[in-house]
Amino acid sequence: MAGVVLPVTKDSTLPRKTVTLKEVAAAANVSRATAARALNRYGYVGDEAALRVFEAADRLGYRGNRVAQALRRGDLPLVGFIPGDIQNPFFARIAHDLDVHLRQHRHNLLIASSEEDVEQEKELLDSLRALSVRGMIVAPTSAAETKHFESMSREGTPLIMIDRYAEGVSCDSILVDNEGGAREAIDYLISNGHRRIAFLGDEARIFTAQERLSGYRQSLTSHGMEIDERLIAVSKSTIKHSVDATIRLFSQEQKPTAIFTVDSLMTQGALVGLRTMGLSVPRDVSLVGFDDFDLATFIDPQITVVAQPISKIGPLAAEILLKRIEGDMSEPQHRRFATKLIVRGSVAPI
Amino acid sequence: MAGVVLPVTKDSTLPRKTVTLKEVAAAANVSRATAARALNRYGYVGDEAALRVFEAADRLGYRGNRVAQALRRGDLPLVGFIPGDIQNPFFARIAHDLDVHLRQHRHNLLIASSEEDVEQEKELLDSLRALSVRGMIVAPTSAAETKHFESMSREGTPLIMIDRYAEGVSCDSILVDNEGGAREAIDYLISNGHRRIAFLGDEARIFTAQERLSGYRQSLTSHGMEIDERLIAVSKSTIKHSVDATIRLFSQEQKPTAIFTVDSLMTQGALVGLRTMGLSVPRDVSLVGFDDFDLATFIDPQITVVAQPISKIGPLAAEILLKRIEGDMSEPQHRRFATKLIVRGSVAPI
DNA sequence: CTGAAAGCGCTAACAG
DNA sequence: CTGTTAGCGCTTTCAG
Repeated sequence: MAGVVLPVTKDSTLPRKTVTLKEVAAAANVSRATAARALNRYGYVGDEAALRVFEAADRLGYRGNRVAQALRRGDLPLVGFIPGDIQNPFFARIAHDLDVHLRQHRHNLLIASSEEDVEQEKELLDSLRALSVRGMIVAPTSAAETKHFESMSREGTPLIMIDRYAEGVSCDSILVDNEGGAREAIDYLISNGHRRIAFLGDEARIFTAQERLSGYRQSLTSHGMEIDERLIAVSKSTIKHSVDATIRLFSQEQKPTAIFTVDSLMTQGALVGLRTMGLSVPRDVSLVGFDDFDLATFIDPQITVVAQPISKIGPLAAEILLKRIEGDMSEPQHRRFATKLIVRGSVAPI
Repeated sequence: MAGVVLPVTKDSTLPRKTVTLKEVAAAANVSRATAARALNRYGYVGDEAALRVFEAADRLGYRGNRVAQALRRGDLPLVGFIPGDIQNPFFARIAHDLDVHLRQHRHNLLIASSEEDVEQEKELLDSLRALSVRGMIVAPTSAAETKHFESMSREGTPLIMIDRYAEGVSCDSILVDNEGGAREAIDYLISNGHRRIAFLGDEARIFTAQERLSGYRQSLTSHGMEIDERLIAVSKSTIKHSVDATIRLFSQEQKPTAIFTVDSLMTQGALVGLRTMGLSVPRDVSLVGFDDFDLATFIDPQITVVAQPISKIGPLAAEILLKRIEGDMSEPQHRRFATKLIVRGSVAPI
């Protein structure tokens, strides 16, 4: 083995194929098995042999073929993330956090938005499964249609639900106290003398919408107030749609004196809608939004919101998922984070 | 073949392993080759045999193993996307558009943000390559460090750069007319009588920052004005950092009368900074931002911006990439979209 | 400590 | 029209 002349690294100016383990093994004068053992640090490998392998791998620029490894192991170092809408800052933030944490553990994130469409969600789930992802983090778009999740978790792919929960699926979940947060918001509005409080939320199919609406009802009821269905508006969660819904809400005979919105996009939409109608916040209408957002403190007036501990959700989800991937079979965890009412300037006493 | 009784779909209540081609073939009483031919629609397959295969695949819930297919073909139906920051609405929007278009062609999107860090960008590139992605869409974080891209495109993985371009790499690019857009903005400010115009941009390493700054200089110079380096501020592209930079800019002896910001996050940061200092837009300070954003029309005053045709970038990138993946070897395309100055209310004559 | 060999699931020549 | 066969690149028994 003496006298192995190290070839000068080939001037890589031509399309060089990717380097395989076989080539590394050959260059190091060992078998593929030994090379693999050295590279993956398991089993017994002689010091010298190992050294030669490392040197060769390094010199050749060996990178390892994840696909081949995956075929053997059964899965790819991938995690799927299916948010409702990647353009919603809430999900964008979580995607970012997931990405950072997973990358630290050598996993890549496959992001595909369901666009709040159950059929698309199913297809996405299938296509990610076909890719042999190790696990999945999902914000299910429907609280009711859950078959696709059940079959997945039954086949053993770890699944964790964030922000929303789909009834009956046995998996971890990370949620916030939607009812409590909404209740607190409405309580606050009521304590400021408001009686006609509008609710602007997305479709009832969506878990968070349900819970936040339920908190709204609870608060009203517990104050002995009637629920007026005309004050409850449903719209898609985009600024545009919420503007329209807001305008409809405030075009009624008996105008609300306050409005509670269910997420930051809708809060912004309500703001635009209100201003379009010449209604000033908080002089004419008071507003509380669920979910804090960058601009909330910048707009005039600053917006009072129910804040979620958003920075905790992604990291926790990643952590739990990684444990599951490593084989943790303990009972599903269900976490609920508390929310916090942040009083700023968008509510005035009536 | 008459009388094939369709067994009732098995009650899938137990952890069933994923179905392989072999099982389908067995169930259909053909060889794996025939089953594959039927399922993938190539070569000759008898009608009857094909039917049996389809039926079996369907019944068993065959999904095909992308990983195994990939090992054979050499790549996975994946495309990597490396934006500078997925939380920037500009990139989030593009990610969304890419996702939609790629999905139509049965490709999945792997998103990993470089966080404007060259080292991280390199690692990301490596890890995506190891995953055998078919192609990559990148907003390179540095206009100068390009080795990693060169070696990649040399090895034949299609690469397309969006928003930014890294000198010397032979690949397609989709950019906007940054210089022209910036020039138009500054021209407009000058035509409103402004002479002390501040520039708030991100690091010079970033391509768009360079070009937009260059447009700024050009405009000033072409109007015979001196360039005052104290009016040029650099900051990271987050609302927070831009607030600070703006405050610094306007804490100088000779305050600027106008400010031009390089992206929507910085525009929002500038707005916050200005208001923090008690400076009103446009009464005390005029403002033009590069990149339009949802809230621009909602804030009071509405913000004058240089808009980019953002909805075209993602789809075009996806389209070009897909062609490359299919083997298009024609000369690299370099597209530059025009920008458009949208005059709203954030600029006042001096 | 190391090598030979099997095989993950799939596709594509190549014979029949 | 269909089956046989040979790998893709890697890991992991199982013998040495």
